[in-house]
Amino acid sequence: MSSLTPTARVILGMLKLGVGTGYDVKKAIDTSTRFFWTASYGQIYPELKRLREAGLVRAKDEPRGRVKRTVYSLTPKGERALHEWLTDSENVIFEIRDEGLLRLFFGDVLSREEVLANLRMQQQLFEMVLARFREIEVRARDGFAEEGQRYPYLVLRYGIDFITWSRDWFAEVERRLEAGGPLVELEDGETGGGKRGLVAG
Amino acid sequence: MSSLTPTARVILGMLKLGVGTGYDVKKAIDTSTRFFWTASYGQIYPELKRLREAGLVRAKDEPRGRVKRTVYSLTPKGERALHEWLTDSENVIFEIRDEGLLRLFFGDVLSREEVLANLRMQQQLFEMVLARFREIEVRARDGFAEEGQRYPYLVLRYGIDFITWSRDWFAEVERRLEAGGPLVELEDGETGGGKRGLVAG
DNA sequence: GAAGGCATGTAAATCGTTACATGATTTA
DNA sequence: TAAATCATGTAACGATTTACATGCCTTC
Repeated sequence: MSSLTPTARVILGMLKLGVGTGYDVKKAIDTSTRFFWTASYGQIYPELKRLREAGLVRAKDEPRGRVKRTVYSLTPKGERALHEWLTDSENVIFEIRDEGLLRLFFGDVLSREEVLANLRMQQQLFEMVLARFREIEVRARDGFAEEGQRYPYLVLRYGIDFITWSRDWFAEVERRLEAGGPLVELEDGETGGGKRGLVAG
Repeated sequence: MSSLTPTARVILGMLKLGVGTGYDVKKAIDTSTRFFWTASYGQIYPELKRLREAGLVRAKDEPRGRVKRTVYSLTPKGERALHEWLTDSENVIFEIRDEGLLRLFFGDVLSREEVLANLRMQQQLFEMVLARFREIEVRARDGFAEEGQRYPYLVLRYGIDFITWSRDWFAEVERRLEAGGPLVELEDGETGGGKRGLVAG
């Protein structure tokens, strides 16, 4: 079982990938894991301090000119902790958080037009995120051939594929709602008629 | 701009869908929004209290036998707040949290075999979640025909479709990694060769 | 009569964001 | 010379989990 805090996980990983300062950890997160894992300075710097006190990272002063600058790297203990977390098969959980889905969930509370507006807004949001990802993707492709940086690119591709899929799913629902037909088709014979809903009945 | 706390959003929505007690709000969350939006008793009860003090919900004592029981419902002010949040087009953001992706992101730190093990584990996890969803789906289908409960079912279908898609995506990566070929195919001519990776270069 | 579900809550700890403060260096 | 970027940090607040405490009611 990994005892690393969520923030420690990204930090150790980023340090292992060659990122040095707290500032750079934040930048790396913002340009790569941001869409599925974030962290703020308010977490990063205190966590670096804790990791150091716990002996998982070491700090070295490497000022740039007169700007003080602390470069961190993994200790053997830190390497072990990172590896342990990454190969831990016990504590794999599935949990995401998505406010757009929560809005859709409560669609029955809204008018048809309001739901349609939300569906369109959601798709626009996806398009914006896609545009950003594609920009990053072009720049990231260079680093792809370089050994030791294949997976960040792979995950970026996951992001692009996932958002494309999700956008299309929302588009399909929009189409159905516009057409006035059923929102989803039921595969088996059962067309309902019972009394209990998903939530309250 | 909606000033509701994240927990207030689910609570108001659930109350609107006919859920009455704090206990039932929790149960409704656990059996429906759980995979993209959770809340614990430690949030729900204090939040219900705050919402009441703010005049968004009203409470009524409806004991069941000798078991004290408080049933909540929306006030007009609460209705307005819920509607405002659901139709707010300003504050739509895209942010999810997924530890599986973070593990994949750091795949370069692991051996091929270790990554393969993670990919397989992830797919097994997806299968387990899918199995649970399909169970719920069968029960939920009944409520589908019932007017006023269409969207919870729709979102459940999103969950099933998304996890199916995701499982297949992971399976494809596993296949490629086993085959020893490239993890992703590059669409344009660019095959890389530059110096900068996504993270540190 | 034990187990499990119904029902409500609190305390402590942890996790995370936002806003602020500071100051050097680099680039337009 | 103004703006952006590099760099480090803290304080206040807000969000969330976990563990505990209590007691009735229903089912096996």
